[in-house]
Amino acid sequence: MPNESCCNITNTMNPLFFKALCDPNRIAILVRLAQRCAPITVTQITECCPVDISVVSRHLAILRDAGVLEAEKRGKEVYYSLKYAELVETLRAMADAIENCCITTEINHEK
Amino acid sequence: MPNESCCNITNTMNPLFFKALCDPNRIAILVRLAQRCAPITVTQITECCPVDISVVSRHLAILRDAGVLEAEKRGKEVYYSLKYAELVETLRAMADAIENCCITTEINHEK
DNA sequence: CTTATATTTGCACAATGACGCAAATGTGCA
DNA sequence: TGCACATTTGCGTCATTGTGCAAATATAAG
Repeated sequence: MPNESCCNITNTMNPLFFKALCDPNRIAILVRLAQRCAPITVTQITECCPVDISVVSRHLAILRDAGVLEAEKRGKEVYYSLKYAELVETLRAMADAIENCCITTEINHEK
Repeated sequence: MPNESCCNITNTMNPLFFKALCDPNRIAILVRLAQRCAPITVTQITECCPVDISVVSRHLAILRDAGVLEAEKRGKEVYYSLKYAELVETLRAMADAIENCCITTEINHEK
């Protein structure tokens, strides 16, 4: 009865990933980094949204811990960049997992 | 300086979508529905996780409002099903938006 | 009409999260 | 060494969220 092809969904659809992206300001940060697609500093990122820089710093840490961003320290400043290839791959893997699971499930139901 | 190709990210990466999927029990519900890929009742869905059925009902409402699930009332029971084609499309659209934005941004930086 | 079953909703409570401010830390420069 | 700047962290506050229980609603069956 349980469909083996669906195991991938459980592995791929990590709630922690979605949790990292469920805040409007974190999405704004992500958009700002995508518009540059080059490492920029915390101060530069702060232009994305009208919150204290300390708040942005915390959001950046959350996104970094979730594997969405990368941080590199250069002297006084920390340069953050979007790990866009990994992010794209993660989203596509989720789409594939759902698709495979549902298609094979439907086939199983037919027979 | 701002990259027009990145507008799609803002439109596509909706924080409310991620919010709907950021809870472990809601992912468990989604997995359970994917394993069936056919409408099943609230009582059947409740097997996904050790919480009260009222909690499951609330999670289902959240997922439905986010466009992830569909509800259909048949007599006493409500059958929920995964809108898997739409979900897959949403995830792929996000991946495409990020990819397009970052690729064109990199090209802009090179010239 | 009454009863049993399925689902949703009201309510209270504990846990979590986002936020601003101030202080701490780290680093470069005079 | 002292100062200025960039970033992070501690802390208190307020709002949101997940949860269980009980009650309300909806519908089928006797």
